[in-house]
Amino acid sequence: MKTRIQELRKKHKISQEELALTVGVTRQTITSLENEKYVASLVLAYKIAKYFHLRIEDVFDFSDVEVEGL
Amino acid sequence: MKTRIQELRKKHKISQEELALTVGVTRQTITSLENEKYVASLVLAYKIAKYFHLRIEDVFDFSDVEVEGL
DNA sequence: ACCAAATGTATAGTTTACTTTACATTTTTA
DNA sequence: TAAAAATGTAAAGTAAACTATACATTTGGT
Repeated sequence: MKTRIQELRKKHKISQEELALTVGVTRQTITSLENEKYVASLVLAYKIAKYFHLRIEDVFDFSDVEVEGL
Repeated sequence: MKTRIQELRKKHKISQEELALTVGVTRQTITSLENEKYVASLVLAYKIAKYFHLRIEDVFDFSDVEVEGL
């Protein structure tokens, strides 16, 4: 799952640690998400999107996700 | 986490089984989501929203989710 | 009322998101 | 260029999403 987390974070000039603190996870979680080690949970995805004043779909790239029959 | 899955599913007149099949999970997963046994993963949330031609935030209710400092 | 379809529920097991700790490497800035 | 801040990485553990199977209850149509 590709994400714009790193891009958005740098645009806002905040560290992984600061983002981690405000969304309530550890720094390692943010690192892992940025490096695509795993996919964020729904709630975490929401919190991160909210932090950047965006919608989930604007932060996470679902273009590789298929839904059978559209 | 409250969801509109059941409401949307009934509006579209499809069974849990049919929804489960098209989004690629078991029927029990849909039942559990509708009865708030647990929260959908990000990818599943996306697939369900897509199925109903909606955005994630329109299917799942994040009003109880807080992000420190907005 | 009857039968079938749909839904709820339970338990045990697997996978994955996330934590904790710790250390190594890169980037920034003074 | 040296110190500090930021980032990457790794291993072991916990928690939660999801599966599989099975059975019980509810709902809907005839």
